[in-house]
Amino acid sequence: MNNSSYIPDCNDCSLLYHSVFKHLKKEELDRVNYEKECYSYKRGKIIYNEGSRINGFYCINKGIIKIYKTGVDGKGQIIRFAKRGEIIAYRSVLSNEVACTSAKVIEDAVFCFISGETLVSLIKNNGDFSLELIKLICLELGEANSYITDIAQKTVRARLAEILIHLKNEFGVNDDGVLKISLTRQELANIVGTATESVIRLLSEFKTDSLIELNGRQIKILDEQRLIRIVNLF
Amino acid sequence: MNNSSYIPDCNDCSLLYHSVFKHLKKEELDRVNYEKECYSYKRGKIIYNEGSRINGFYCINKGIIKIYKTGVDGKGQIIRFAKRGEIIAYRSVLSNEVACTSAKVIEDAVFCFISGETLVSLIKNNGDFSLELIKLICLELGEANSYITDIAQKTVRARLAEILIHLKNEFGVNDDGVLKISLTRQELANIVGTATESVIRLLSEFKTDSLIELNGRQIKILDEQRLIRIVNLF
DNA sequence: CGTGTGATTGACGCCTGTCAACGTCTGTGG
DNA sequence: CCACAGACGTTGACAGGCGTCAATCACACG
Repeated sequence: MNNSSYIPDCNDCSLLYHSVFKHLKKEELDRVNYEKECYSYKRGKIIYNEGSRINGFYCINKGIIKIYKTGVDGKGQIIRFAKRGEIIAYRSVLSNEVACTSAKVIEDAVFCFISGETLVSLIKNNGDFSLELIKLICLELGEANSYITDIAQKTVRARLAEILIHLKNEFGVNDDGVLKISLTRQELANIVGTATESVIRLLSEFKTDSLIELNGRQIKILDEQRLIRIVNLF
Repeated sequence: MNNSSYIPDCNDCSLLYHSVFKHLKKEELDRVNYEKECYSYKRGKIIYNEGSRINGFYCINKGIIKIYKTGVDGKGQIIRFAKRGEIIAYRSVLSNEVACTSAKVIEDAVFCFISGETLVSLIKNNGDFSLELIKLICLELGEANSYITDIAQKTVRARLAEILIHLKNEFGVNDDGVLKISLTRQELANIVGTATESVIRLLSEFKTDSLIELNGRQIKILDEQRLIRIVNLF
């Protein structure tokens, strides 16, 4: 099945973008490339929902996906983002549980679906791939642990400053210095774990203090050093 | 090297307690069993420190270990506990980074050290083991993600109630209904992500409301249903 | 018996969430 | 072309949860 205007070639993903597939043997990659189903989704479209059973995982070829949980009172909590070369939903398949997160496109995306059996088969038969995948998951786990400490101990102000820097590092900036990723105030709040109003107020403060420049959803970091100082403040 | 009064046999760990090693072949397990170094630590002793380089991982044979990060102002954040049959420190070895957490014994423990090379070798050569290990890490990742949502959205009160129930489920209760795991107020605070005084005040409240019974560090859950209601309150 | 660690309680204040009102922008349909 | 709805952004008022500081108590241990 194919839902995409063009079909990405796995060789691009794996070789050019250092994805987890870089250790696959030629025939394994061919199998993945042959078997995969491709999709092209616009911003706002949901890839999978919390609680649903997924029998495979997705590899992002283009765009940005937000992975989030729905918590108390329906409020969302963004766990992480996924972009080109990264994989999502592997956790549910491997631990054989229903999805514990939802995934929504926030920047028009192209991505491929690969079955869980294929993933398990690759893990069982290719030790280098296994090791690479484990490293990847361990990395994600380490980040999650750091975030727990942050969110439990730092003020909303510090966390927001941290997120801005993090977004710059992960997604980069345009020629004019504006963060490439575009998020609503509510989405920012759902990363930081606070109320939309708080994000707005703090962004305004940052602007007043000449730390950032605001133009709607466009955010430009003016003084990264002072922002970092805020992150480490307590 | 051996620091322990007795040397645990890996066959006990793996077969009796469903550890991640259950899929090892006889000769692999023998290798681990032969190579491992055993230690016996009392409460309070540190197994490894955040920032140190570890070239192996530990398998817990007895006791309870707390895994924690040191955050803002030296305040600790407990990430998880490890008990019999569980493994710790594998993340650092596999992602080839320095440890991002510290590990301290909170109930007299016996545990074994196994080198990172052995772990990598097992992963590369035994697909079933790899898969099992991945499932384990995915489980931990899922829990971390849930905790991020909790800590970001729930009140301290709800989180404390949740932790009490969690501790009961993970470590069980004695014949008299008292939680088996014994924690200081500060340790409880470091799980929940709050101040020691807040934990004390809330525990007192719970006691006043006949939800729990307190006797120093001994905590007995009297009304689990109402505690659960507090968890889901908002 | 002095010392130290942990537990408790009270006072105080600020950060932050909630509620409400209003402005802005975009797309849609008449 | 305009009216309208709906999503998003902004600002102000307000209360209360929770962190911080400080003093005191309890208990174990050398």
